[in-house]
Amino acid sequence: MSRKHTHPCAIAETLNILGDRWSLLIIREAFYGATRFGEFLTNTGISRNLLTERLQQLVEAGLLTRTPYADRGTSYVYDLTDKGRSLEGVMLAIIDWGNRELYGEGHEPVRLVDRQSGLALAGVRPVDEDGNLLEPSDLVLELGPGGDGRTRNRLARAKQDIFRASDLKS
Amino acid sequence: MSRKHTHPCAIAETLNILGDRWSLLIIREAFYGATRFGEFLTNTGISRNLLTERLQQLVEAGLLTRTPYADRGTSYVYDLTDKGRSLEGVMLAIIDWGNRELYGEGHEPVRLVDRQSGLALAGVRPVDEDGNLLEPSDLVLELGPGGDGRTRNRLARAKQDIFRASDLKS
DNA sequence: TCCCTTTAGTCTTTTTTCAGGACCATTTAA
DNA sequence: TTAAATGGTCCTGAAAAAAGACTAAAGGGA
Repeated sequence: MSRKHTHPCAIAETLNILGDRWSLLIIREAFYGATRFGEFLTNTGISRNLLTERLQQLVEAGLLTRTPYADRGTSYVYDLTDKGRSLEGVMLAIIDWGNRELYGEGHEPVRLVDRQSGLALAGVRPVDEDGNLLEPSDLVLELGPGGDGRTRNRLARAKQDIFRASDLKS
Repeated sequence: MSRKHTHPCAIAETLNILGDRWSLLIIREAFYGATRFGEFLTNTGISRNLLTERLQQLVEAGLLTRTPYADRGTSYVYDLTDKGRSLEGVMLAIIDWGNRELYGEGHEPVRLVDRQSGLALAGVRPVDEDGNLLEPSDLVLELGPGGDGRTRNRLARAKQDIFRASDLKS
């Protein structure tokens, strides 16, 4: 196995970009407003050489841009691109899962709250194109145009109710 | 830096469990129905020693259980726990993002479709405790009970509209 | 003009992890 | 009684990460 996943799978491809201990922390900092090399460095705790490399990879992947900070010495600004900002759903899902399952109610380091209602985020849910909420247990996996024979076999073996949450115990 | 993130952050803690190239692929396989060592081995392409180690870590983290496969030789079954299944939101968000941003319409290896309506998944959205859809741009980050001084500082520096998608370019 | 500081890196060394394959132990099937 | 299946362990070389020293470019102040 080389260092990149090669089979056609959205998760595997995502891991090729974000599948290490640091990349998603850098993206987190970008969402939190960091833009400078030094900010990412001190806020994540990554080492300088790795930060240089990861930032390059994230720029190359199209999640960040790197632009000279006008007039100000040897100085650059890293900004999220639209593609980078489109990770918001992933970020929300992970923050919510970590809060709920790793910290637990009353121990969350950071809470997500709706500005309008003041209510806490209760989770992240799938919606269809008309904006209707879907039940995860109603979702099925279908072979897409980018799938191959192995994808087909994998889906054939998969139980059809993939996302049934914790309904087994009841 | 040691090998674990230590500051209080749901993303960092999640990365301590899933922040490598393989763990989430193992979880994917578990969602797809894999339960045996050999299945994870051939379906992901991981090497045997790493699979052994990762499965142990995932069991230890409470995402999988390992039970002897009754009567059948030196054979074990790995099953998702409720905690593991609760990653479904994260899985959906990543599959959706990868399909959309890395493959693009018409090239998805696997599609998520609602069994009832036949409509494709359009995304993953935050909801509040009453089941109401929230606008990501309305979400704000608040210091939670598990946060510390550094968390407070980070939030203070953060722009308040964290999840504003791609509204900057207009 | 000559430092001094800031910023964003690069380079080098040591440590850790990964990849790949050989080997092993237990049980069942032929 | 031997062979296959399963689920590992162990070893080695390669790659990547961690940590810190060093560097280059630019601006500001004396």
